[in-house]
Formats: sequence, structure tokens, C-alpha cells
Amino acid sequence: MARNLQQHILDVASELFYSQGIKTTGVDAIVKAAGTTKMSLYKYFPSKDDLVVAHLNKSRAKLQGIIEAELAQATDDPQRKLLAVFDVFERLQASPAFRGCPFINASAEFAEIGSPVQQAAAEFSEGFRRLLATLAAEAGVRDPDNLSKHLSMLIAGALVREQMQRGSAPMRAAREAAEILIGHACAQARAAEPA
Amino acid sequence: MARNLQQHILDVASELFYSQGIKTTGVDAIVKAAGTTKMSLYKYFPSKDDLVVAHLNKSRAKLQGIIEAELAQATDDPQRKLLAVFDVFERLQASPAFRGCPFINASAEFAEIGSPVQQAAAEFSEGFRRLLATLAAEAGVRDPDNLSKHLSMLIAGALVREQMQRGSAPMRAAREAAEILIGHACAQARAAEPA
DNA sequence: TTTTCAGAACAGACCGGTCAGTCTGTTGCA
DNA sequence: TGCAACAGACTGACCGGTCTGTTCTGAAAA
Repeated sequence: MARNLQQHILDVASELFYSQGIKTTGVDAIVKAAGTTKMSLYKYFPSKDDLVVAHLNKSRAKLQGIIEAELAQATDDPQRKLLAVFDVFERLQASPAFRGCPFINASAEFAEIGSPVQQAAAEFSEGFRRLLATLAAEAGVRDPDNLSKHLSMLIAGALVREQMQRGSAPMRAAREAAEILIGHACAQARAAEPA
Repeated sequence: MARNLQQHILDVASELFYSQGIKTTGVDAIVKAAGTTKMSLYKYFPSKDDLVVAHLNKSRAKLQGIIEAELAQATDDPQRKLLAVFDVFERLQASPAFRGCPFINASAEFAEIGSPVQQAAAEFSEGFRRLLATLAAEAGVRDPDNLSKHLSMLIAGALVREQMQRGSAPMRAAREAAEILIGHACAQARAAEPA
């Protein structure tokens, strides 16, 4: 296993944290599922909290990869790229393993303000919004920051809605709303600076 | 205390559940904070799960009351009423005690599908959307169900965003997006059925 | 090629604390 | 007298985390 063991433990822990919840998942369960021992786990992750933070970092990296891959194969039309983000999440939601957003869930489970978990969630939230703002700026809308807030809230809302009401497929509705908002923002930009 | 004791225990438990998280809050902590005993708590609530469900029911009733009060004193303009819902949440978010939506948080903490907690969260989510749909229908929009989904997702998204990034005041941005979407839906209705 | 040895991983008992929930007994009020 | 509430010890399970000791492996040394 060598250096792989650390990754293996993290993979197993991440899956359990996501599917069952973080507080619900005990260290013993992780150790058992990973087929390893507590000593090995605590060698690589000094505490459960460290493991949780690693889980969030892993989730962020994974999601970033998925989104970048989708954007890379999307058309160059910036508006399409914005909508492609919704398509990514729609696909993720369709999986039976879907259990909401890891960061929203972690934020709900760890109430203590300023905790590393809350901090990681905040950083992801802001980073994701900035990604949308970049795409919105490329689309040439009037106020990219504002539109990015609108769109990120639509996505977050759709994620929690599907989590609470499985099968309601809200990401498609969120995408429709996004189209309206993007169209509006583009129209505003055109009106403000006519050729 | 008499019959009041049950209510008192629920009040204290509800506050702790909301502020600290449900799994984090032990029965002993509730008993101590309420100044009562375990025997009394378990007399009125046979299990902690029952107490959690009661907490959610209480939260639903409380929120319904707040929204109804706001709608009652809002103008008769149906569009204003829709926006007044956003004002309610903006006020709630401004409180330092704000810690997100009790139902979203509970849904994140209790992963088991079909559990009473998940069920209560689903019912609330759908009930809230229906309220928005009713208001949207009164506003005479083309597809009230669709608009209600959009607006409920904006609100949910703003709630989790404020939870993860305190002080980012996203409900105002959500309200702006709502105005655009409402305007769009009304314009569609006018276009579909011209005088 | 065989021996040796260090580090990595396994195995599992163990710690104090907390969990939800139960039990016995006492106090106080109507 | 009877019921509601208090008081608090108690159970068994589980929590995160530590500790001792064994087994495995792979590379250096002979």
C-alpha cells in the first residue's frame, strides 16, 4: 500500500462522510471499511477533524475537475458555458448516490463559527461564485458579480431541494431560471452600451 | 409547570437544536438547560427522535406565523406579496442567531432516506413551494408552479449562502433576481393573453 | 543468495468521556 | 392520597484517541 494507503483511507472516509453524514460516521467504521487499523489512520490524519478537512478538499478538487472537463468540451459561447455548469450538477443529482452538496452538509453539521470546516465551506462557496463571475464576465454581462450570486444561489437551492425532495429534478428548473437571468443581464449590457 | 413543562422542554430543545446542531446536542444538555429531569423529558417525548420531529413542527409553525403576519400587512399587490417573503427571510438572516434553515440543516444531519426527519423536511419544502405557487397564481403569472420553484430555490440558496458566508447578505440579491423572474413571468402572461 | 534489520502496517485491548435511555426513590403540591 | 416533577445513579453502547505488541516486506549487508 505504501503511500497509497493514505489516499485509500481518504477515499473510503470521504465516501462514508458523504453518504452517511460526518458526525454519524465513526472512526472505527472508516477503519473497518478501509480494511486498515486505527494506528494507520491516525498516522496520516492526526485527528478526525483533519480527515474531515481532507475530505472537503478532496470534494472540492473532484468537483473542480468535473466542471473544468465539462467547460473544456463546451462550445466557446460564454453563455453556454454558464449553462453547462447547471448541466454538470443535473448529472450529479441524477446519481442514486447523490446526497446533496458536501459543503452545505458539512456546514450544517458543524455549527461552530470559525471552525476549519466552516472555513473550508466558506472558501468553496466563494470560489465557486467567483468561477461563475468569471464566466459571466466573459459573457459580457453588465454586472458579473451580481449575476454570479444569482446563479450560485439557484444552484445551491436546487441542490438542497433535490436533497429534501428526491426526484423533483429541480436543476432543470434552475437552469431555466438561469437562462432568464442571463438573458436579462445580457440585454441590460446591450442597452447600456449600444453600438 | 404542569402542561407548560412539555412546551418549555420543546422550546429549549428547539433553540439548542437550531443553534448547535441536532446530533451535537445531547439529551442531558437539553435537560440541564431546561432545568428539568430526564424522566420528565422522556415522559413527554418518548425518544430524542420524537423531540427532533416536534422541533421541526414547531419551526414550521413559527415560520408560517411570521410569513402570514408579513403577508397580512403587505399591500394587496400579489407581486409585492411574493417579494415580501424575501423580506421576511432577509430580516431573519440579519439576526445574529441565524444559523441557516432548520429543515435544510436537519436534512443534512439525518441522511437516512425515509426517516421521519427527512419526511418532515420534504413536507416543509413542498408546502413552502406551494405557498409561493399560490401567491404566484394570484399574481396571474403564466406558470405559477414553475415560478414558485425558481423563487423557492433562490431563497434556499440565499439561506445556505448566508450560513456558509456570514455577512454576505445574499437575500437582497436573491430578491433582485426574483424581481426579474417575476417580471419575466408576468410579461409572458401578458404576451400569451393580450387584451 | 541468503541474512538481517528497519519501517510500515496489522491486531486488538484499552482509556475516559459521552451517548440515549431506564430505574429507584424523594419531594411538593392539590 | 395521588400525581407530577425532581434527583441522580445506572446501563450498555459507542465515541475519538492511545498503547503494546506482532507480522509483513523490501532493501541493504554479508
